[in-house]
Amino acid sequence: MKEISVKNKVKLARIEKGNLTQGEFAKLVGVTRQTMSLIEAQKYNPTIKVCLLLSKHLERPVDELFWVEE
Amino acid sequence: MKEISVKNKVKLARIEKGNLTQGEFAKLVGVTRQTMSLIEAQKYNPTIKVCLLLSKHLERPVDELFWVEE
DNA sequence: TTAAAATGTAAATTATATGTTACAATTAGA
DNA sequence: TCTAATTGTAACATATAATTTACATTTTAA
Repeated sequence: MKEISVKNKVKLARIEKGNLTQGEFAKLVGVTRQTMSLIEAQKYNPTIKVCLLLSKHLERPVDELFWVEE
Repeated sequence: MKEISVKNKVKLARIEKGNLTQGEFAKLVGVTRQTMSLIEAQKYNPTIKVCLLLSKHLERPVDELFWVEE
């Protein structure tokens, strides 16, 4: 796999979107709090399935939440 | 993980975009031909990293290439 | 100030994305 | 029609996403 860095603004978007806690939001999306924590800390390269669920609940397109670091 | 089905139009987009072969396109993106084949056959749930690379080379947003099946 | 809630993270495990090698089936071009 | 290129896919190996359990640290609210 190509060595690129993917960034995201999931944490910011979660706060902006009704100030849900990580745990509440994780439950809503259908992943564990730990998975959400690692995604927000940008230590995971999540699957498109999770990203589409995040996108849906945050009401923001995937391309706005995730991008390739230059 | 939530039991949802993710669909994509990667194969169509690849053909439209200059009619590259699967192998040529896979090399461009930086994955193997087999991985590309499985993604196009919708048998994989690829990572956001691969999706962003696909999006870049196909010049179409991730949200246009991938969606959740209703 | 202090206790409860929220968050970060680590270790062990499970599930699965991706790679490698290989071959069969399909498609396209001569 | 024949052959080469393209594609589908299977088996096995590896890397890592995601879960589970658990605990320490930080933040929030009384």
